[in-house]
Amino acid sequence: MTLTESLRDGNASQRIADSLRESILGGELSPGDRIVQEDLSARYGGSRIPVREALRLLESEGLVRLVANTGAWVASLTLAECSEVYQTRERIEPLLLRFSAEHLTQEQLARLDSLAHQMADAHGVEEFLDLDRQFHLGAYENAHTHVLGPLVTRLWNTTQPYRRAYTQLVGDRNRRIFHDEHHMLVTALHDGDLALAEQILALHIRRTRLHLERHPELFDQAPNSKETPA
Amino acid sequence: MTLTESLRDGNASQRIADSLRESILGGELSPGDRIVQEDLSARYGGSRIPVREALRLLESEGLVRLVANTGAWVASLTLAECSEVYQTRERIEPLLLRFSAEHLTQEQLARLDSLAHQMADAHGVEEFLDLDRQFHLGAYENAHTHVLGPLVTRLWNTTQPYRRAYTQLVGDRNRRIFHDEHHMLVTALHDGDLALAEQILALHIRRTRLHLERHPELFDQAPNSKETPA
DNA sequence: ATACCCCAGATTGTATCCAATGTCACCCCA
DNA sequence: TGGGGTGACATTGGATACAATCTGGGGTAT
Repeated sequence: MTLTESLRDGNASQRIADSLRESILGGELSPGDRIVQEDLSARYGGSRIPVREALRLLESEGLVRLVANTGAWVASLTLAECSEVYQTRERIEPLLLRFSAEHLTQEQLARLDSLAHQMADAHGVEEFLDLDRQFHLGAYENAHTHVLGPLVTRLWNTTQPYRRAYTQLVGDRNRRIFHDEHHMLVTALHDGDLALAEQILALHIRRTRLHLERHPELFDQAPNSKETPA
Repeated sequence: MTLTESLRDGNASQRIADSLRESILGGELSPGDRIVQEDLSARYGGSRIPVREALRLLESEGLVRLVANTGAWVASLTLAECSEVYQTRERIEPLLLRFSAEHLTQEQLARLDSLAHQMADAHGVEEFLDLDRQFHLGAYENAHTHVLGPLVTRLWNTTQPYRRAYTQLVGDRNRRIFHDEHHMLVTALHDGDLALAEQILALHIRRTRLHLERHPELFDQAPNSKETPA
């Protein structure tokens, strides 16, 4: 079964989209970078058709910006937009946590605790970012949602480049409160105090947002033409 | 300028997606209906390429369900999924209202009030649904958001077929409380009492959800294979 | 009678080719 | 010397043709 994994779903566009998404989330591509269809089709050994569908998919996820007859770029966010995403997360991630918490096993709680500890010793920006993501999304693992879970993942993805830039900028400063909040969250979950866990999570996201907002220089300054259709 | 309107954005896929979206929201297509690429390409006089991109777009909006090498269907929701959407709305629409409220003009408030009144005399299901949608989305008109606004529109769209089915089912019953809540919201906005407005909106969405949940027969019963990637 | 298998038709996925559009550099002119 | 226009090039959008895959019905064996 592992042989067919390379062509999972049976379509190439999914594979290309997955690979491109990883490149963006991993920082190999940065906001504003131009994406040329033919480069991708050459890289993946196919035609431009699946590439185009992959780009459409990533655009709908907010990772790519398409302009008709012109081209594609890795999506960038203004500070206002990033703040918007964080305020949205502040409202919905506690709900997702609620869905998940009632099904979390002791093993999963132990893993969250382990991740929270590992982050204290994390060397380098990438390891820190990865552990943070694993911690939060891991807490939602048992939510079994079809809408909210993917939505939260999407919000994490679109802001990932800016979390990276921020983490690189501030280094180890302010990291203590970050760890403390994670441990408080684990404790609240362990105690079964869901109301407290929700509050801690909301405050954690809120504080992170306020810290991000202190560094407007990290963000896109001039939003060219980003209409909101609705 | 109106001549070029038919090919707006310069790409056909957008036009096809818009048309198909209208068909789904308008009830011409129902959840579970099969969508065949060639039918659409014949209907719009093009090839299947833009049709495929349109279907991908609508899939990402949650209006269409694609299965590789098999086909496309108008998306359906289980009761649990619909409930999830409403609980999400309950958390984020008050936030969107907050963004919008600070910029709402007197004219816009008057229009909301007018819409709330018109709904009392609405004849037929379609007019009622349309006015309700105009009322709520109209309240968010001045939010000037790039993430939250489109997200809320998307959540409205995916649940539209079930609002229609519910409205057809219950007729005029329970409609009084509906109107009362709308008028209370307008009053709170008029008074500048944003905290109250947010609460009324959340309770309005919550009560609607609870009413919907009384009719599980309206929803998809057996969710075939809807994996949540994250 | 029923369960399974297999093949034909229908439908989707992809490649290649051509058209349409935007970009950019160069040139002309004031 | 600077600004505007124009043309060639690069890139994207779309159509046609072909390959791959799934579905469903009919036949066969148990």
